[in-house]
Amino acid sequence: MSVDLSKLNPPQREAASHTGGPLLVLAGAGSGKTRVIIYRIAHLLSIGIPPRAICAVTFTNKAAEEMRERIAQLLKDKAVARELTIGTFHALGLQILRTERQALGYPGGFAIYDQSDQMGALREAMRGVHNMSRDGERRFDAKALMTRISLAKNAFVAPDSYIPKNEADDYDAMTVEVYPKYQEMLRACAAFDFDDLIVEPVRLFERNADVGRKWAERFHYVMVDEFQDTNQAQLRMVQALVKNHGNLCVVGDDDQSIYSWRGADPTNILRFAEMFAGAKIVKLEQNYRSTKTVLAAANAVIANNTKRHGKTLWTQSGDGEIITHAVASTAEIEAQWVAREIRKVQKEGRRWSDFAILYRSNMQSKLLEEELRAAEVPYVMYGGQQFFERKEVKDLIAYLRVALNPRDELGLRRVLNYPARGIGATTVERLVTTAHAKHQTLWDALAVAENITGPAKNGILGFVHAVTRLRDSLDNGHDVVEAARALIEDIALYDDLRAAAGSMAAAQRRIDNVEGLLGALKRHSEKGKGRDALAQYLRQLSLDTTDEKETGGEKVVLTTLHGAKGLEFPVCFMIGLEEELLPHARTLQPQVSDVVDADHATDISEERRLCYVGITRAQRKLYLTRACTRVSRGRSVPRTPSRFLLEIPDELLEVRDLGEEARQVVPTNEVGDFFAKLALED
DNA sequence: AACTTGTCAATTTTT
DNA sequence: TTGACAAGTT
Repeated sequence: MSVDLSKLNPPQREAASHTGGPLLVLAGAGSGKTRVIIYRIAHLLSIGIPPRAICAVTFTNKAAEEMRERIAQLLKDKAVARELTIGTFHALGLQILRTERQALGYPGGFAIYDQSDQMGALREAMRGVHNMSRDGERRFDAKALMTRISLAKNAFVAPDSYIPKNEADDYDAMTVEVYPKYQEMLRACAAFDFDDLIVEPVRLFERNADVGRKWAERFHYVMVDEFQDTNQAQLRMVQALVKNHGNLCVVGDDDQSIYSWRGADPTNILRFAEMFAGAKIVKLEQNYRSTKTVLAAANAVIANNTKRHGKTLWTQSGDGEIITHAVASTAEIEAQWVAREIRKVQKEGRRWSDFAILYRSNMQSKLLEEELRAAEVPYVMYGGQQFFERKEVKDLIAYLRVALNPRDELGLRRVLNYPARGIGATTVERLVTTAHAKHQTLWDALAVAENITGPAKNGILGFVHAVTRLRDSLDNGHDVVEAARALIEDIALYDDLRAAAGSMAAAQRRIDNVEGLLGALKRHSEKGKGRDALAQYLRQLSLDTTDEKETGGEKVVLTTLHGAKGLEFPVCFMIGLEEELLPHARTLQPQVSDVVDADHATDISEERRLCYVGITRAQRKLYLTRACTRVSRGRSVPRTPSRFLLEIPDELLEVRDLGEEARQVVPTNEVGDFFAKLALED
């Protein structure tokens, strides 16, 4: 088998064919980095490396799927593509933990806690720690604490070695107390959170030399995509996997590092050559996406950052259209003009899906949505959490989880009184206290609830009965879907969904969600039988966010700058290019609960990179818009142009003053209100 | 267990 | 000005 590397440009080819030792590929936006990884894998296979010995790691499931698909396409061989290890860091970590569950001390398996499970565990851990909610003392924001714990884990800091950086920082002091409690809580529930999926394999490798050796021999070539987004723990994991041979190829762009606030450490890419001696560095600077004008703007902005490898994107394509810098008097007018401009350009022959509107923070989408609706422009919003829409699915999963693993106290508490069966908070507290005092699990306490008197008794008996029946059914090798249906009957789940929903349609949607889960379970149970297979599937499920972004639709895309990374559009609007929005106020004036230190500097260079990411999304035409005035917290506030806007050379820009033209068509307040009310009524 | 009232804050998010 | 969240009422 051979690969035709002549389809690559010289640096791409160099990267794809380098096989001896560490390699850093600095891939500028739109420079064809996925192509390089794919050809590199094909090349490795062609020189006789077995597919099982090749591993490619990504950050998202989407990227992993896309990669596997494109390799299958290039090789015209699905079987080989299937043998490659391609997956997210978390999926790889899970695979390791699962394989080694014996050595880990969880022979019976373990659960994976997602964000909401995590918050539940944390709130539980926070309870009982003094100085909160008592004595008029300040209360702690659980989310801010979770961030600190997560950052500590990502930085590979164990619960007992967390050292407060700053004595005056209450959140640091609180983290010292809560982090160990939180970790104990997970341990008691036989659960790992997402961060553990990275950290725990590494700890295991260090603790157990045999296991460490085994995994160091597993892969002969390892590739990491989006390397600028890796954290300390992920780096350690990769180091452990390649320590025998150093055949590590990392691909990334230091100029697109926009996730340091959640633990990503840009040092990993900046100091790669120091950490991996003899590393070869290849820069991909030829851009296949944008016009000269767009790239000139991007290059000009990013050039103001220090601490970077330094790249200058270039292209063989033409100058293209000038960048429009539109200045509106108010944010309403800005949004309205964007909506109308899109309508206008669409009429000239663009598809709706050719447009994207990019903004710094989600709240900026509100005005846009109103104006787009008014102008009858179809749109989709990327991102946005839909946790609660999936609540019913998570509830059913929790039942299954508890049936498989009664130690999972958090899952147990989630469904103990769902659907409501008269087991109130007081009862739960009493049960938990008694159980823990006797060194029992909560489930043990429930199982002997004959001793319990009072109104909760019947509820507990009913719950224990339902779960026991589910477990027996699973243990006896019954069909998973059958068992789940019996449970749904037992607990009258659909009746509860119908009662709780506001409308028939809403109820049906939720029931359909549950049926969707049953469908997925059915499809899965054909592949693997038994409780072990089910447990494995449930763990996998928590890693699948399955955010079905409707990509197919003919719609304008609305997304944050973060959400836009990796995407491209013929026409891009970046809105709100104002100080305190981009760069965001919070980076200019950090809050008490913010983590501000040398490692996670909330400096404006990351905001500048965000701006760079936004600009480089545009293929043909870029619009940069801002308002002179914006209503914030009920008050109209004057705005100043973003410093990044001023970094773009004037000759690349055409300024449009929207003050006059927009003012003429804006309805007066009364008329506006009238139409707003009309819109609300349907 | 469903409502009401008060308080506080106001980025970015994948797994 | 909104919205989320927690504590207090019915």
